[in-house]
Amino acid sequence: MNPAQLADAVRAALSAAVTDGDLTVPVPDEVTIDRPRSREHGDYATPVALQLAKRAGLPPRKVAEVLAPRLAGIDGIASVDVAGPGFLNIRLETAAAGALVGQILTAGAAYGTGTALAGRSVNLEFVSANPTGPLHLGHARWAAVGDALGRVMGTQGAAVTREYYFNDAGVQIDRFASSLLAAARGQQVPEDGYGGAYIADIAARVLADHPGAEALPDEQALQVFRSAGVQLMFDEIKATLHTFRTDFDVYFHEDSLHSSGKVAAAVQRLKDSGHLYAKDGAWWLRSTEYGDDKDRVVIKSDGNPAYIAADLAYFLDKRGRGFDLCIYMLGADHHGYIARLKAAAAAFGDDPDSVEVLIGQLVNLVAGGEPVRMSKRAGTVVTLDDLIEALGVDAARYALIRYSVDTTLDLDIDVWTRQTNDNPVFYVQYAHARLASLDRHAADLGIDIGDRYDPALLSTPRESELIALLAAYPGVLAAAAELREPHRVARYLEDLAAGYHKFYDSVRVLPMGSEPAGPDTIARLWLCRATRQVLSNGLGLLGVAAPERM
RNA sequence: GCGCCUGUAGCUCAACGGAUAGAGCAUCUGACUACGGAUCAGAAGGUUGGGGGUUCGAAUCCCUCCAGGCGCGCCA
Repeated sequence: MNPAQLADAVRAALSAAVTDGDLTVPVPDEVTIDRPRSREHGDYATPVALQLAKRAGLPPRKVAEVLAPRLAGIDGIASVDVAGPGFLNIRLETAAAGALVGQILTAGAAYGTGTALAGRSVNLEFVSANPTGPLHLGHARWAAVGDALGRVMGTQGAAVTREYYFNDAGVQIDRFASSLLAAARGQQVPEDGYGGAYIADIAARVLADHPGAEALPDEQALQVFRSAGVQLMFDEIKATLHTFRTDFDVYFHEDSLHSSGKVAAAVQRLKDSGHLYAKDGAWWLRSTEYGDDKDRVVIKSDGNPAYIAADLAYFLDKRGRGFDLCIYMLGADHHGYIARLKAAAAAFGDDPDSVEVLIGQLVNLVAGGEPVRMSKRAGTVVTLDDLIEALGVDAARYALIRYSVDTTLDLDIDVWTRQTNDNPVFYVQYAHARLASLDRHAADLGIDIGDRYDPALLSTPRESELIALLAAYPGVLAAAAELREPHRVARYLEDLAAGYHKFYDSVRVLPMGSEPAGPDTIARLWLCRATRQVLSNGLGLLGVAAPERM
């Protein structure tokens, strides 16, 4: 009996009460099942009587009193009490709660998955940094969160495509090329160019592949440095992301939208439908008609497409590839895009809800109480490579995922490199390593957990608490996917690790000395295996290792 | 001026509109001659930035004010 099954039971009790004429109220599709803060209130509680009282035309306690005996008669439920203003407090039979352990081991890696997003085809675009420099901390946050979110949404049945959009067209690439050329010629980087040691690195590597390129006439030289430099930057970005365990299904090049004529086609379509108008020599999108705070230039007065023109074509391209939900993960400095992208969808006659924009606040790296500002390679920004070097991949990913993206994040190097309890990633990984160690010991003792255990033996408070935590996992995944909040998974894993450590502290699992392994030992080993499975599943979603040893 | 995000214990942060707002760190007090003490138990710590409102019930929703961050280009 888990929360989802309990919710079904409550709905069934409601339906029965309605059928019998004891209640006159529509049965809700979803019923809230809470884990009460105080265990005195039972294993689970539901405020359903409070929520339905008004529509039923009865005091909440009366509604609860109608439901209580019906629930109490359900198999697996030990008792039901009406409490406070009308809460129903539910206690499960030990064996019914303990049965979950076996279900988890049967489901294995699939435990926790659901169908909330079944049939959805999702395009998840994240990082999408310009190929003009190394990835920085903001990109790092999205690399970790986006990667985890993709997997979390996948647990609910969504087909997720991870996509990286390379802005390899436009003037920033020209600036990048001229910065490289200047570096290669030993000249000062242009005022609007890119600084940082990496420019000289890449310029040198271009020269190594193309000797004498700096001596070519400007136009030809720029051509060489542009194409070779961008390629080297692509490769470097991909390599960094791969090291960070974030790989993409599709690397999409903005350039291809222009060269294929898709930008021109998208613009023409908007002209034809009357969503563009000419003013001051430029073409403007009437985005204010769809909630944007100002109209946007799509074709500049010099005849070149503005940045948004490619966005328009890109959106159409995504939809044309069959995605019914396009998620854009952007930095806080791009929040103005939300209205623009949704307006674009609406202007195409599409559903604005097919566009979803997630905004992540800034990330700072902190050492010794002071923000780190400098990077060896990039000058003024701290790079993802710097972060990996400082924290390691596991801690860096976990630290970036652990917090809501709505909060500005200060990552303290001192905390995240510590190997103690106050470093959450170590705390969670330690729980897994401890479980792995336990399995090794059990094997050394020749204990075989067999194919059955007695769930009624998992009866101590710490055991039932741990089982309830395991039972909460599917709900956590569903909420994390629905709300696009992978940090919920990390927080849950910390709770689960704590629940396990408490259990472990209060109960002896393996037999002492030469004692034989009794049914208690077997049941507890099953519980440990289930806990290990869920820790492993959850860490896997975050892209963080579940170590056997530390 | 307008928009988005944030404001919760000394610090870093949780909390799908539910009961007495929770963790970790820091502080104080405890627990190792056996499964990993990288752990656990206990104490103390709060007008959830202020003020209104909606609700049986608000940290959560609405209004307003205050403070901080980020934006508001025919840049990308």
